[in-house]
Amino acid sequence: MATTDKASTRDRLLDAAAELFYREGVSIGVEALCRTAGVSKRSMYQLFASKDEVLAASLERRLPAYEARLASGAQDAGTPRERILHVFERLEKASTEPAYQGCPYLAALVELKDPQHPASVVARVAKERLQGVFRERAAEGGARDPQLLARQLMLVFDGASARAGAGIETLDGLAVPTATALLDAAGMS
Amino acid sequence: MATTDKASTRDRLLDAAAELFYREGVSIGVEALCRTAGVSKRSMYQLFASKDEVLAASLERRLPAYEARLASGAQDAGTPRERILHVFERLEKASTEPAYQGCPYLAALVELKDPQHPASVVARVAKERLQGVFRERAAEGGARDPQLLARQLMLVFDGASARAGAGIETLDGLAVPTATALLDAAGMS
DNA sequence: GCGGGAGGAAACCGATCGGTATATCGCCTT
DNA sequence: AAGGCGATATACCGATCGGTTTCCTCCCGC
Repeated sequence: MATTDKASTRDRLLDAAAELFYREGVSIGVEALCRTAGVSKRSMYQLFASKDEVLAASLERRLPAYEARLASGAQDAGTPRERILHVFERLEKASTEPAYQGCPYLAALVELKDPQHPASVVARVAKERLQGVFRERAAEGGARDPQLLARQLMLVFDGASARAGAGIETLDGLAVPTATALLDAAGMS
Repeated sequence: MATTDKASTRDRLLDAAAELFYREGVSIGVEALCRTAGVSKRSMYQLFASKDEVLAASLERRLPAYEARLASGAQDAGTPRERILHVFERLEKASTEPAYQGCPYLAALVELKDPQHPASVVARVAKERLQGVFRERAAEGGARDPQLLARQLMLVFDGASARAGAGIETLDGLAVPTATALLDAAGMS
């Protein structure tokens, strides 16, 4: 069935796109992208209207895996406080990988300064979802102002991922204590 | 005197470069850069070896003004705590400007993923200097671990500037309370 | 076996990339 | 007034940009 071939071509393209955009930045060319994906430009432009749409789709495709990685194991176990701190533990751990370049969604927003860009829209959704998770846990844990705490945690999360990705910080023993201080200040269990 | 002309050409070029790189990103072309600066490519390549050097020099040139902006007024007045919080007040204020795109040094590090890039070196210096200021104030204020507190404050600073620059956060009433919580947790006066 | 559609390779499009070379102009010095 | 230097404008270089098109091959159902 033709659908199978088409889907696998699409998958190969989006996987290569996600990796290349992350490693080299959004300015990577269509030529290089298709070459490493093993997909012809013709096929790419049959599946997507433009390079921008490929970038947006590759970010969207990675979102479930990205969120699962931050949750990992213990999805529903532990107190709300533990579940929040777990995210920062995962961040600290991810940042030790040699290829770590920071959160790909924040990087996309910074590199594409245009908020209208289709990839920027996807990136904003990713960021809002994480903030929403923080807010829910904060509310469950009895934080004084769950929304404020969630915003504060996002500052730490994005600052940490950006600095680690830029190679100017090693989060070892930094992200978790910082988040802890904010949880305490918010009066969370 | 010829020196004057040369300096003004250089200044015009670096000023335009700083503004364009900040607004459009590091991928702005040499052609467009020289056009808006009113400088010929020939002159540019006599003053600098490459576009990369122009970028690095433009970041370096803006550093004193950038630091002065974060300090503003009250350079030596106030308690160490007040002086730290003052930086976050300035950040909150700067982020309200419509053209705000976040800290240009962090943006450069994120966009140029190469840590060897001459502009990345300058950007790292800028970040280290701010962290050094935080550390000194933290020590003066009797923080338990001045270096740890300085790193935590940098997380908040960079997270806040990146998110505000990306247009996904308005720092209003966020950056200062977050920094305050960390100062309190560090046991600082 | 044969027709047809999908997909790949590659040429091609105009534009722009970073960088260089040429030729001329204007100003300062002597 | 003459010379020289700094600056400009402009054309040019090969490469690459995002995107389109042509051609050809391979594989599928009939």
